[in-house]
Amino acid sequence: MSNSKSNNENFFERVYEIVRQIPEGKVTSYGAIAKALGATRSARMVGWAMNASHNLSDVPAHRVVNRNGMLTGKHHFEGTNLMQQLLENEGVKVVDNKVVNFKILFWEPSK
DNA sequence: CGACTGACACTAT
DNA sequence: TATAGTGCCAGTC
Repeated sequence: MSNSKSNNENFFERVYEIVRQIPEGKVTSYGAIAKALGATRSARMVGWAMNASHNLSDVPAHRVVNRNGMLTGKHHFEGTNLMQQLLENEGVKVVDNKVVNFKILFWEPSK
């Protein structure tokens, strides 16, 4: 629109960059990513960015879960449990839509 | 320009 | 321990 020039997804790009750095078989949380971006209170925006990330194939959004380790965004994926399948495919166990050993598999973007 | 929405997180009850 | 309410930032209507 008129004001704000969107800065070319500057915020989103940051999120994608971090998500892309998530090692296989590891997971992280929205808040952690937001924090790494310096926007600790913008955890919701991270999820919003993921929405746009659907257009990119380099952004493993399935490795991003909420602070609880719960696959809150699985509903946004294609199938019903595609997100879970992807995680399990990488060695991440998911039970009841929640990542098992989330704390152990947790990957901090700051690193 | 104003209001609502949203893949979260935290605090209070 | 579980549920509810509030705050936050950005995008869309």
